[in-house]
This record gives sequence, C-alpha cells and structure tokens, in this order.
Amino acid sequence: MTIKTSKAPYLPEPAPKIDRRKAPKKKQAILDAAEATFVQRGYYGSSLRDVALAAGVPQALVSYHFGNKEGLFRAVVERRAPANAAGMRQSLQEAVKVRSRAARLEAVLRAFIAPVVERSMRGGQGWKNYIRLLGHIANLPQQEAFVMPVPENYEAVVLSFIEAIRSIYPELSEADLQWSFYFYQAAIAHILIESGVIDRQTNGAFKSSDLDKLLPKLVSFFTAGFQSFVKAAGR
Amino acid sequence: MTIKTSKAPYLPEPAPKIDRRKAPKKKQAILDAAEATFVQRGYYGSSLRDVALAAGVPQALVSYHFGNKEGLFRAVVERRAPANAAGMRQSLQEAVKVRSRAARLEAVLRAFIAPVVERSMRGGQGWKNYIRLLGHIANLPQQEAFVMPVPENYEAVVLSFIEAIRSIYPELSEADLQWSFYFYQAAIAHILIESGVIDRQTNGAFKSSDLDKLLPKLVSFFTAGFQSFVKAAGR
DNA sequence: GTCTATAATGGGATAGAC
DNA sequence: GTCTATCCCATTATAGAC
Repeated sequence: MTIKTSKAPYLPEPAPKIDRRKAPKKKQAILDAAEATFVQRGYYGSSLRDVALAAGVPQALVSYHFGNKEGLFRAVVERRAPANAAGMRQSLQEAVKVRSRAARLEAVLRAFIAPVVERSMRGGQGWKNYIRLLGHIANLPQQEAFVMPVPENYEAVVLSFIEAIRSIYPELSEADLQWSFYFYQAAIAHILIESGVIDRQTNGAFKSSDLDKLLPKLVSFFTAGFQSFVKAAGR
Repeated sequence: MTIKTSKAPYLPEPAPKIDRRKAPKKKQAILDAAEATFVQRGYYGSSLRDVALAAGVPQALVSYHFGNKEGLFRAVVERRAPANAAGMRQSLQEAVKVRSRAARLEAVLRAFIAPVVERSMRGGQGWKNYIRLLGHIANLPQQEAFVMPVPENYEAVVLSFIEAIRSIYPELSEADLQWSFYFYQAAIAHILIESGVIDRQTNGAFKSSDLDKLLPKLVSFFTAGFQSFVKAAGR
C-alpha cells in the first residue's frame, strides 16, 4: 500500500519571488524577525519593539513599511503563501496521475503534506518558522478579531484536494469525506506546530520536530482511516 | 466494529469539588469570566481589565485573589482539571473491560475523548469554554515562556491510555504505537478548539461545534488507522 | 473580601530630521 | 528609506480606605 516517492523537487525554488533590486534589505529583515517572533510568542505576545530589536532596526521602520502590527502580520503570512500554495497544487497534479485508486488516495494525502514538510525541513529557518506559524494560524478560531489572511491564500487549494479524493471514491458519503479530511487537517495543524508533546511523553524517544520520520507514518495511518470508510460504503 | 455505548454517566457530577461555604462568589465569577476571555482572545490578548469587566468586579479584586495574570490563568486551568482527569480515568477503567481485542481498542480510543465531549456538550458554558481552552493549550509549544500547567494534571492520564493500547496489542512496535497516539492527540487538540474550518470549507454543512456527530466518526476513523499498523505488524 | 485611586511600565504609532 | 525622539494610551500591579 505504501508508495515510494523520490525526494520531491520542491526545493530549491526556481527563482525567488522577491525582486531583489527594489526590495530593501531591512524590510526583509523585519519580515524574518517578525516571522520568528510571532511563531515563538504569538500575535499578542509579540511586541513591535521585540521585532525591531531582533531585526536590528528602529521601531519606526516597522510602521513605515507595514503601517501597523496587523499589516506586519499579514505581510509575514502572505510573503510565502504563493510559493507554498503553488507547491501544494503542483504536488497534487502529480499525485492524481497514479493509476490504482488505493495508491492514488495515498498519493493525494501525501501530496497535501509532503511539500510543506519538505520546505519546513530543508527550506531554511525562515520556512521552518513560517510553517510552524501556519500551524498556529490553523488553530485559531476563524472569528478572530484581527487578521485571518490564510483562507484567501489556501482555501482553494484545500478544496481541490477534497475534490480529488471525492473523484477517486465517489461512493464515499459526503459526511465521511468531509469528516475524514477534517481529521487529517486537524492532525496536521497540530503536527506543524511541533509542540513537543510526543517528545515529553516519550522522554525524547520520538520528536515532534522529526517530520521526516513522521510523514510516512502519518500518510499510511490516515490512508487506512479513509479506506475504512470506503470499505464501509461499499457494503 | 463499532460499539454502541449508553449515553455515558459522566454528567451531572456527583458533587461540586468547590466548597461553596468558603468559596466567595466573586472569585468564581472571575474564574468564569477569565475562562471565557482567555479562550476567546488567548493569554496575551486578554487583559485583566476585560476579565474584571466581564466578571462585574473591580480589577484589583483579580489581583487580590490570584496574585497576577499568570496565577489567574493557572487557577482557571486547574479548577476543572481534577474532575476532567478523573472522568477520563473512569472511562478508561470501563473501556478495558471489553472482551475482544479489536472492540477494546475502539473502546479505549472512545474513552479518551468521550467524557471530554460529554462535558463540552452537556456540561454548561463553563465546561464548553474550558475544553476549548484545553485545546488551545495543547497547541502551545511546551517551552512557552509563561505557564504550562497542563502536563502535571493530564500527563499521567495520557500515559495510562497509551499503556492500555500497548497491553491490547503488544505486537505493535513502539514507533507505531507512539506515532499513532500522537496523531490522535493532534487531531483532538484541533477539534476541541472548534475552530470552524470545516464549517467554512463546507459552507456550514458540517460544523466543528457538532462534537456529537463527529465523535463516532472520529473513533471509527482512528481505530482503523491503529488497526492498519496492527495488521502490518502481524505479518 | 471588596473597593477607589494611582503608580509604574511597556505598548503602538507618529512627527519630523536626514 | 532610515533614523531619533516622543506622544498617548492600555496594561499590570499595588497602596490603602472600608
């Protein structure tokens, strides 16, 4: 049931999205610092002072570039969103080519998480921070007072994965499909944070930061969950 | 494979843990207000002003009763922890009595989440807020600067569930056991928050707040995931 | 235990020089 | 674009009367 895949050509990216001629170095430094600060202490727990200090710039420069705190947060999330969403779309395109239905399901589930893990593990510290931040954002109630920039960036991509699974197993009831994928997203939201719960529970024998080891288990485990509903629907 | 269980006698509780003679009403009002505020806006996003206002007391009373903000947060988490952990322990005791191995696994997985869902859905607004707050806390990186009161309260309970599964299927490898349970915890951490992602993705057809509908699907889905590792180990 | 008043700090944001 | 200096506000926490 498990499919071997090559090391996935998500990284290095073909070209940086940012036009280095116009983009001021300090603006990028602020984004990097903000990314790290927000993921460590959350939105309200992070002060613009801390961000500016970490970036090595005066506070006023943050306001100049991003207007206010909310603008900074949105900019952090949106900077890497296009590349990340594109990576997910691309991996889905490959996955749906798999022949057999069972293997295709597993490939689609892997395609949802593999490019993200790839960036987190081998994309550098910036990507690591960004992916963890995405995990945090995914765990925010959607009616949050401040910004929720994620939906616009990722919602369509998520829906396309759900559609892909539906087209593999049309006999799956809408409820089983939606709940199953929700469970998958739910687990991933926590996993991406790398909270350290499994580290503590196993005295360090297993590490929540070891996404490379976790990934094949995750895909295999959730494929079985989906398949159990498929089999139940077939009866 | 699915086991029917009666409506679970977790609520109403036999007796309130709090001695109503000594406990000042206002102190409880503050805890209720803090519970609601923390879950809505997070720790750093909540001000003691807001809490005091919501509780209908002056700010100073909060400091008097709980010392500081961190003390208030700890008190909120710890107030309901003994009753909640006891409910989980009790449900585990019942679950391990199930005869067949397959059914016992499913019963143990249900026992982990059922009493919590029961309190969230039928324990009143206070319990609803508390359970959501637990979800948020579970998603915090453990090396958080401030308080992490959960481990002491719940860690032993979690370990006893893992032990129970290990004793059902000793042939399961340590890695499969730990990763599987981690996936289960991860999904639950997000689900308890009732973030609203599935609501948005399905235009309201499915609701993350509908824990009653979700629960049997969740248990069934994750049982299949565990069983797939059991079967793989048996070969 | 409960309250009013206030101290002391740190926060986001802006004015204006360079 | 970048900087220094500063304003104004919200926040936590405490002092002290009742």
